[in-house]
Amino acid sequence: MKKSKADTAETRKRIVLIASRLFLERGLAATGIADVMKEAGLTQGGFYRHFESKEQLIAEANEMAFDQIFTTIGKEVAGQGLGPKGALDKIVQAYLYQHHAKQPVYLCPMANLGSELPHADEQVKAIVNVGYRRLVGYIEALIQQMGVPNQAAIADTVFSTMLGAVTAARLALTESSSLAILDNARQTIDLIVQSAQKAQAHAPA
Amino acid sequence: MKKSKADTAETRKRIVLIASRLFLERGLAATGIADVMKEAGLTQGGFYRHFESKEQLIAEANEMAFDQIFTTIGKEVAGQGLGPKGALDKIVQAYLYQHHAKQPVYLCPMANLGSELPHADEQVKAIVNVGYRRLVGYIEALIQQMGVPNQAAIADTVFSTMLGAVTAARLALTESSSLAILDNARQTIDLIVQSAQKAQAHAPA
DNA sequence: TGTACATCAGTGAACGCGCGTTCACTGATGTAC
DNA sequence: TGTACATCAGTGAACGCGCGTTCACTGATGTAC
Repeated sequence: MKKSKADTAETRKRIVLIASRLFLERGLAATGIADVMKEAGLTQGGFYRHFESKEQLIAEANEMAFDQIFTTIGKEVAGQGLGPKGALDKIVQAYLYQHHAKQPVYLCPMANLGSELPHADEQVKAIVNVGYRRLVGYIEALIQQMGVPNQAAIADTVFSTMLGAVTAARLALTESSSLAILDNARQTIDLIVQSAQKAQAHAPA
Repeated sequence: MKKSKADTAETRKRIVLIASRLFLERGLAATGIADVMKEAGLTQGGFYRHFESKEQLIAEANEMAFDQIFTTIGKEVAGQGLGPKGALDKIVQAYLYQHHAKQPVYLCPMANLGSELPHADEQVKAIVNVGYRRLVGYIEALIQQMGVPNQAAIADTVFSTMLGAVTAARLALTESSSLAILDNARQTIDLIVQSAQKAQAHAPA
């Protein structure tokens, strides 16, 4: 059953993609190698032709999850003539409603695996950290373009608010209370950015 | 080895207390019955004289974790002549720095088990939801006393911001980046409340 | 171009370990007389 | 008050199951001649 290099690479990528989705939906501990391989149409024995361990799969799955976030953001924001404010709005909305989008777009590892990641491999934590910094950096750049001072601090908190809101919304017992939490977060993020902008306008040059 | 009712109740409570700490520190899946019983100075077989299942222990441990939060808040805020603003500051600070306090005070289930709880028992989720509502309600009451409009929405977001900041800070690779996230959250929560207050002052009566 | 061999992705069973749970047993203490 | 029995918290071993990992084997395809 030898496959061409292209076939092998494709299979490997498919496994990571499926793993990424299952980990984000069900959690790291609750998702088994057999679950992933079964969805890929393979048996669990074949897993170790592609990966050294489950931890390695977790690392690569999280890397892919972050890639998907940035790909999506790129598509949504690129070449539509949106100003920085419009782009930020899009990003905030996509993030907050990641569990409520019509077609699934992406799920963020920090929001969906937040409390499992501290117990994961160093390698996994490093990958998540890179993703975190990149995401906050992206937000920071937009806020800076809007002429808001203290971009780094504001960007950090905008992300914290989104992260917390998605986490809390996922625990809410009803869809409506879930949406209320997310809507409130969206409004307040607007408020944060606007207030910082005003503070800048009133400050001495 | 029959024990008096008081002894039995005390042992049971000790098990829940230890379980609460271990679950919050290590996660639900990673903490075994044997771990808990060992720290209580007992063998795992004895566990089932007190509880029906691990899920029941998880439920009671989370209940106790929330109790501890409210007990701590009560102590910190009560009878010190703090205004609502001072009380809110104390609560925000205690929550944000829950992993950085000199002596451990409390750990919040939502911040420390956020991504494991969605997969837990309905009973567990219900308990967490009660705790969430109570905590947000507490914050809401203080914000209302400060004369800020939209208390419910603001309280919701203040909590989301704290929750997200603690979650993100726990994933940071260095103590200083961890503290930066928490400090930024604190400042921005101040900003949120102040801005809402100003908006109120400028609004028509 | 055709042939023989080497490669290696994939199979399916088995291994080993940990964990939640069960169970027969113990023995100190509460309780009934 | 003293005695005999019942209770039940706690013990420690065992059970059963799931999961990560290993392994001997297969057979289609790449490669060397």
